[in-house]
Amino acid sequence: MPAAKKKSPPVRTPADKTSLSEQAFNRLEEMIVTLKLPPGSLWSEASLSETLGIGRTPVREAVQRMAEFHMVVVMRRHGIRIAEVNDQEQLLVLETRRELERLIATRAARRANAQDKRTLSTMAQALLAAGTAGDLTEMLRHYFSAKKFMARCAGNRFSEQAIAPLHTLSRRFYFMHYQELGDIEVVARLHADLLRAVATGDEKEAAAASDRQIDYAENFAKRIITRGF
Amino acid sequence: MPAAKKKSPPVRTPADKTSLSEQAFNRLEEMIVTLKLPPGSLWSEASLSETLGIGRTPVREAVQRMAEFHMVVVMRRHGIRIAEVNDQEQLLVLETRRELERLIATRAARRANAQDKRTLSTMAQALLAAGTAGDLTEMLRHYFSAKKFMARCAGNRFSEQAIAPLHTLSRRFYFMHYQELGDIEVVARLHADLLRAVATGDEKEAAAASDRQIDYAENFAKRIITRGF
DNA sequence: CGATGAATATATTGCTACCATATCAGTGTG
DNA sequence: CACACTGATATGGTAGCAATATATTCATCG
Repeated sequence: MPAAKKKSPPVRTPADKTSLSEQAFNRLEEMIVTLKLPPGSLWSEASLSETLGIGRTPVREAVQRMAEFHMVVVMRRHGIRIAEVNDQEQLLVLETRRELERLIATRAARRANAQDKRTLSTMAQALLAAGTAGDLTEMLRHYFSAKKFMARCAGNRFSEQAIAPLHTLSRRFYFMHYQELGDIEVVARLHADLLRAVATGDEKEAAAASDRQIDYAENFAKRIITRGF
Repeated sequence: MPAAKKKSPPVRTPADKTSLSEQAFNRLEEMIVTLKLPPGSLWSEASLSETLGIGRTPVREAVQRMAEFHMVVVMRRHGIRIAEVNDQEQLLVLETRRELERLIATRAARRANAQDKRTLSTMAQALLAAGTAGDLTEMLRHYFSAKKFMARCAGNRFSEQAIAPLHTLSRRFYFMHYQELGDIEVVARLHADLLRAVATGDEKEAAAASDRQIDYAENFAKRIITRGF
């Protein structure tokens, strides 16, 4: 625990906005997505608490939110299992994402303001750059931060909230498998097309681009599933 | 604090499967939907804890889950505000529901087994009965329990999880406004049509029935919004 | 005298430490 | 080999402290 410097009056947390629970959630989410916490591994609240250097209660709250999103499974009085990556289930994730992504794409195309659209264009370029550079990690970062921003542009916090956990699950799936089969450049181009359609306000094209992207993802997941046969 | 009756040995919870957090969540959800906790009212963890007769920690966890679903707003170190019923936002809820409901309807029509289909038919009849009887509360209960069951039949826990909080919000909206404008019998019939389409496994008709239902709900919400003018 | 602003008081959540109970692995025995 | 027992360990839940946001009081000034 860092000793509080007394240079200022007792109030020393001027810009503390995120609670420890939130920090714990974000850090655990990142560790799960990047496989630092391997799928299927077993942990305890205490061990995660020690790993993060955060008290057990905030960690517990974060874990419960993650259980809600199917990222972990809390086994009563036994431990916390990091959710397995079930390839079949990824198809169900995509089935749900398809509808929500299309909704968000059309509404973002309809409701984004000029500033939003400029940001979307910039994001499309950054994504393409990462794609041609072949940088997987960077591409995925841009991919999902663009998805998050687009969901915000759509002006519907309910769909935004509904899709967030699905993005987390997909992000881990991609992180796990793109090294095997993925074509980084194609993914980047498909997503950039979507971003540009949204930026030009073309709802129909945005919907079509969204569907094409999910088509690719579904095909990819199916290839993964039949990989071993 | 209610003193624990010592009539039985220390172990008195043989078949307790639901945690206190879950109980707190369910009871608070019901109180919010039925307006026992008025929209906009301010509460504290302690006061809710006392109201429910459940400790502060389980109540706190339940409240945090509800905040996630936009049912309450936690104001840091100030209190817990029951979410206002914002009529405009109800349109956004329906915008999201439209896509998820259609997905669930088609997939339920595709994946429901024989036993499921019999249950769905039974539910359709019960719903119609409550509709012709004009019993609002009973009709809403059947309405949402059927929705929940249908989401389960769809065999996609991600869409099931995504739509659950939207149903809660809609349920409160209906509970609040149907006394003013709603036509209970029409709603019951529209939903019964959907249930029967699912029960017969007709995906196209299920999708159409789902959309018709959301059309009605949207029209209803718009009437509410322009009510005062 | 009214208005304004600072000091104080109160109430609320964030978090820690601790206890109780349930689950599971391992072990010994019939 | 099956099964009961036991110990270790995990989460579920309680009690209480600390930090802080808001409301209140009161002094001060125009």
